[in-house]
Amino acid sequence: MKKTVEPVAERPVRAADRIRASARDLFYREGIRAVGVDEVVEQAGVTKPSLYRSFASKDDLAAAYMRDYDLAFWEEFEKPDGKSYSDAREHVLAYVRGLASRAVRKGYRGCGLSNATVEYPARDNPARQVAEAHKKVFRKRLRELAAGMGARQPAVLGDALLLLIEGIYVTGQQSEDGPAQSALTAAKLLIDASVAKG
Amino acid sequence: MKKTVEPVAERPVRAADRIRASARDLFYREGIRAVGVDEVVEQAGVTKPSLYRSFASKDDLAAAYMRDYDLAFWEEFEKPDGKSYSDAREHVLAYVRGLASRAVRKGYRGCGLSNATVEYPARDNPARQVAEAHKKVFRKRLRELAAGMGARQPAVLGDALLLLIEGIYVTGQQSEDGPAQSALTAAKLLIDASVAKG
DNA sequence: CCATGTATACGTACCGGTAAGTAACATTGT
DNA sequence: ACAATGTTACTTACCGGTACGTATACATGG
Repeated sequence: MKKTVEPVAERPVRAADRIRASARDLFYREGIRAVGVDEVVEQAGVTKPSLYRSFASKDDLAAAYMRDYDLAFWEEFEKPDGKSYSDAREHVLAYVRGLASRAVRKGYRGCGLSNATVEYPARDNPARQVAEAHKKVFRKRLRELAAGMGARQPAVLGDALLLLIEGIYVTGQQSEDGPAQSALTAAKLLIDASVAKG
Repeated sequence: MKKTVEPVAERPVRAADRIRASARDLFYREGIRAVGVDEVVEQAGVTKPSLYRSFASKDDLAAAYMRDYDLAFWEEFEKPDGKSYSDAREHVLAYVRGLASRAVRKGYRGCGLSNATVEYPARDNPARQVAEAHKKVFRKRLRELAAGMGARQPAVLGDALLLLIEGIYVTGQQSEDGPAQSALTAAKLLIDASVAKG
């Protein structure tokens, strides 16, 4: 006899997905090197072989974590506050505003991608490679937005904003009362000083 | 019978010092977590018991590394290019100029103290505590210099410069051709926009 | 309609390596 | 003699990774 109702909710919820979710959580909060695969599978409620069926190695899982992070990043970056912006200046400022407010909250851990490049200085590390590629794209995107603001030197303003943002990422995890507080003002200063006015 | 000449060169070179030097090298270049104590003692040319006679644990050695780094940092920061500056603006710009040029060289690894806070998110970690304390002082010093520049809001300019500098540290290790190139221009922009002009 | 094969997804139990840290004793220089 | 260091060998713990057995679903064929 079949169960009477049994709605659509018959999802297996693949072990690989549970592992990705748990990896993202743990790797982000504690760092990749600090977390063992045992901890990952335990929190995922699965077992180690399941991990190694979907991922060739811990490094490979870390790279997958980077790709997931990259995806989530762009969702957040392109729609700060959940909405799209047509004005480049407002777009960037909205992102910085949101980021700065998160960065002063306790337990903030910065950018998972930037953190990974600190954890893995070796260029050939799979996770690092994903992170490096991401940063390259991010830099390009910021230059694009800087151009959209009418900056005299879009490359310089884009870079300046990138430096500022990366500064928020890293200082945000150093203390709960850090310089991120001033980030929005700094961004405005930088932008206004970079767009032609004479 | 005493050796006849034996100039001043009679250095014992304490094992602890050799260990500190080797730790500083390895921890900085590869990260603290990535380096085992065996590697440290091997490069120092000493043995493991010697390490544990001078340091209670690897964490303790890492904290010593942080203190050494802090010391070296201030020597560099207070005398960029080896000379003192009386003008606050010139002082900061000289530091940023030197830093930016280092940050685009391959193999650059950023700030050892910032990196440590990424490697060790737990507040009670001994190395992290040294790093956190350092960053607090550094922030204060930058505000001081910002005030010396005549900034309308010294706290904001100081923070903005800190964000920029930390941005250089971290992006400098992400690629050899990063945004640090624009850091000096950005710093000038930021400073000039922050000092009263009307 | 049942038996058997096969693919999938998972768990149990374990291995080999390496890491931090220590104990006991020998050696060396002053 | 006495400090500081080296030598050797060990413990304990963990970590990445794997060999192997198991349950379920679905297909195929007699």
